[in-house]
Amino acid sequence: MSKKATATWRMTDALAAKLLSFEGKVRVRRFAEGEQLYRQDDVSTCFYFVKSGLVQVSIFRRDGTEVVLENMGPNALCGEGAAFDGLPRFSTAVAIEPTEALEFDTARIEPLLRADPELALAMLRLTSLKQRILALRLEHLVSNDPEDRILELLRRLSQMFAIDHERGRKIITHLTHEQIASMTGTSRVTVTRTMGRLREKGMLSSEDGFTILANNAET
Amino acid sequence: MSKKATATWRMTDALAAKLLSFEGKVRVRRFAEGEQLYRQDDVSTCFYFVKSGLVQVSIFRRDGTEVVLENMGPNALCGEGAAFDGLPRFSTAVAIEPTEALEFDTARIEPLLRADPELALAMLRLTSLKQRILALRLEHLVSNDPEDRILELLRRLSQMFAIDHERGRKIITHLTHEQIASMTGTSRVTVTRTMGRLREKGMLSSEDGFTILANNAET
DNA sequence: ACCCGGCCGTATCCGGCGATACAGCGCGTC
DNA sequence: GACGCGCTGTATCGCCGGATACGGCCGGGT
Repeated sequence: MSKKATATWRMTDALAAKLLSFEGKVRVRRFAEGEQLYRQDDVSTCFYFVKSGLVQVSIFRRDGTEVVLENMGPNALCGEGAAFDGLPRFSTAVAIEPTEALEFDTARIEPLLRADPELALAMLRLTSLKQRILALRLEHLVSNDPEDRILELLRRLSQMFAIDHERGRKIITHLTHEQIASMTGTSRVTVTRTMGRLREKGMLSSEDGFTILANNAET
Repeated sequence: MSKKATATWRMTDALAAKLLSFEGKVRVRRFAEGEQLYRQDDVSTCFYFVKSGLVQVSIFRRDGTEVVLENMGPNALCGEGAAFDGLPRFSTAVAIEPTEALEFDTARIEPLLRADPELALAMLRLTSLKQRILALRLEHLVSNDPEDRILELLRRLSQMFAIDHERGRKIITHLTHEQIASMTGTSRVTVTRTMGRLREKGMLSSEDGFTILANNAET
């Protein structure tokens, strides 16, 4: 699908280190490109810490459309939602690059939590972060203004992956308009239109394929 | 604002029992109607288990509009998101009825987790459930079809609060069209229009003020 | 009985998004 | 170099949701 890194999520290094410290105590699994880590509606108690590679997490709606939740790159966790509450998975995770991941099993996690209470805290911090991200996405999705929806995504990416630049923050991750569309619930055409408008307003520019979000576009 | 119970969220009894067992070990706080438990942008490490009363959790957008996340009734938890990740609160919680709540403090929770690993599991199950609910709301919010958005809300309420009825599931919680609008990101008028359409299609009916969701409206 | 405020229903109008179609463009492949 | 494919930029059109306005209904308060 792509050879560029296009992750849209990652955690702080401290949390990642905590989870990585379990290497050796849990299974390491490798997934080929196109292989699924888990599939919507399945029941499973496993969740995954991505060591390397890239995993796309999305929800397939009944009408066939796909909502991309995140692209999980190195140091991201996925699948813990359904692993803990025991209900069928609400999303599908597919490796879109060869991926190496630690596989945790909630059915066997209680001893780990008992032995290492910090793990519990780390997990709680992490799920809390996800909750925050989801809530913020919700906040902007209720708006039907595509400008709003798209800016929210760009700001998030800017916080996670951007580097400073004279014109703002340069976002070192490339998403096609179509991917942005499926993450923001708009059409591909509208993404193009809207980003054009933002460019005219001076809130956006680009350089060698990357998007630069002007600082005045924050908030 | 209302004297009817209008909760939109609750957890399983097992989880509630676990949290209730900490009564005595943590502070109990009472909030008057209209009083805030916490406010957007504040930094705090506390979260709350609602024992009785009703708490509205919402996000105020920069343009002044309010997005209602949930109405937390008895046996609901709120505020744990920002309490664990340490960032400013992303939502505001207001008691819309006199409310009694247990106040947990994440800064003092490590000993509790250490002493009782089941608490960690319970919290993780709970945040996972919230993650699921948020993700499902997201799934339907990306759709711009108000029918889709509103049905998702009704189905959720139906699972949480409804009782069986000859015409489907009777939802024992009353929301005004305006509240539904602010939870689904549509306008009040559209809620009226859409619910009228659903009624015509036979997916909805009502009885003494409560909404009945026909069983064929599931899925 | 009267008024008033909140909520529901409905009409009109306008703007903008989705669907669709097509044209240029960069890039990799053969 | 020629081709093809995927991505971006635009145009047109139809539709539908938001804004706004207004009327009816019900319930509570005085």
